[in-house]
Amino acid sequence: MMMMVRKSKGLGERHQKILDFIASYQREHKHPPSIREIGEHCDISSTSVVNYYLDQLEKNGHIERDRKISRGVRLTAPTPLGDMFRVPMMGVIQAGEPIPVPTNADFGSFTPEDSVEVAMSLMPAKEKGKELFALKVQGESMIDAMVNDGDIVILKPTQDARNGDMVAVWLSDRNETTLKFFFKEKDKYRLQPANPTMKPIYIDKNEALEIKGKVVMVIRKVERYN
Amino acid sequence: MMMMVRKSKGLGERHQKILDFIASYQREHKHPPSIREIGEHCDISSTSVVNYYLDQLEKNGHIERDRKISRGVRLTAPTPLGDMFRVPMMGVIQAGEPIPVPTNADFGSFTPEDSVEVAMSLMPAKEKGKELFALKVQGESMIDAMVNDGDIVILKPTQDARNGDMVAVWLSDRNETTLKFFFKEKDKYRLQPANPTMKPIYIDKNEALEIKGKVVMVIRKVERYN
DNA sequence: CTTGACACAGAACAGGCGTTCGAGTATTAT
DNA sequence: ATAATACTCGAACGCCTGTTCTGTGTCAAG
Repeated sequence: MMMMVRKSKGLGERHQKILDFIASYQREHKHPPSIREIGEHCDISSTSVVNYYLDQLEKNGHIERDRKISRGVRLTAPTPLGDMFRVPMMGVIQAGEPIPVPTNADFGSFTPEDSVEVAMSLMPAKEKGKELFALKVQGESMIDAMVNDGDIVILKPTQDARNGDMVAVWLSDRNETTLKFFFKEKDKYRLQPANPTMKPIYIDKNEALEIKGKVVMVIRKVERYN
Repeated sequence: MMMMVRKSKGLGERHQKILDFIASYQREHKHPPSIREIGEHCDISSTSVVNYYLDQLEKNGHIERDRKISRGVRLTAPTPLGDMFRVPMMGVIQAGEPIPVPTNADFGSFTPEDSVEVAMSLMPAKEKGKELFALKVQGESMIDAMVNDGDIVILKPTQDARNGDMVAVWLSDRNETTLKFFFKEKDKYRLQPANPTMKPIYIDKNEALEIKGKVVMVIRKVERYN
């Protein structure tokens, strides 16, 4: 009475191929493929065979089907994609320049080109729905914050920070922009680099220290190194 | 010679109604409506009239159409969110442990809980649609790659790297996992830290060096510092 | 009033598409 | 071997769907 194990218990190679194709087709065309299109791209010569596999995939819960209507297949698993968040890209942040912070008018009207999309599921819960903005790091002056040239930092505009917040500050006395962890001590501020091997810098309380925003996320797209 | 202003210059009421219907239909059915379905729900009795408005909406850039194929309408502007990408979270990467790489079976069947969503618009174009996986960085051993404890790195599995790629390698001789920029030189490999202030390490070509994957993105969620 | 652009309806056509049926082949259990 | 099951193919049927053509009524400019 042993079970047959011709194909691995789960999805066969062809099931997987069909699933992948539906996903990639949907991404590219914004609408599902037809049965014949699935067949062509998965080396299946008969529509009935595609239908045969689609039935199985539906039974296993991998897809849903609107029978009788064209292109009525949809993936079930990739549906639970969470919402996304669009934050305006305000410009660049670099050592010698002040930090560009958005005005209230900047929110609400910004082009998709000048913005960054972030998945909700990656957002710290507290920051959802807030007014965030993004800056592109220019130069290698933020390396003591584990941030490199070309990285994207996402900030929440704020003037005051709590101990432990990673903040973007403008030190007008030093004419310097920097990203650091913020700590308020007896009579001075301690700006702690994110890299534990580097030493903190101390700012006297009567020195000018403008907190421009709190960092909530850092994104680095690693491309070619040239 | 004044122009007629029968309808407000922009979208008429009917255009808007069609646009809204396409959006709601797409949300509910996960695929676009047919011309006749649009007609029914917008009180248009003729398919040609729907086609008439669709042509206008396309000319104005509000929708795109895949002519000749069923349900080939899609919204352009009202798609405020681009697509997202779901990559499986395979585990943690830390200095003393080998890098967990996924098998082919791991793709396709992973729960939403053990995965990371990334916006397509943040992906380097080359990597779209590829098999990517994510690892959570544990410990502070990757700081020479500008990666910190708790960061999420997204990798593309590969055995060979080109010069300049940022790779995850397992140095079995040193019993060490690390992230570095990869360069092949005359008789050795140069592993260059991302932080320009740090010096590269050199690996002789007969030493064991297993490239496990190429880093395509780093994500850091900055929460509280405690 | 005539003209013409515009909005709309209805019908017909051709191809797209899901479905079904009959038949054939391969693999496995008995 | 034999039967059962899994898998594949090709063709045909018929609805679905986008396209196109003809015709009608409205409204404003000339």
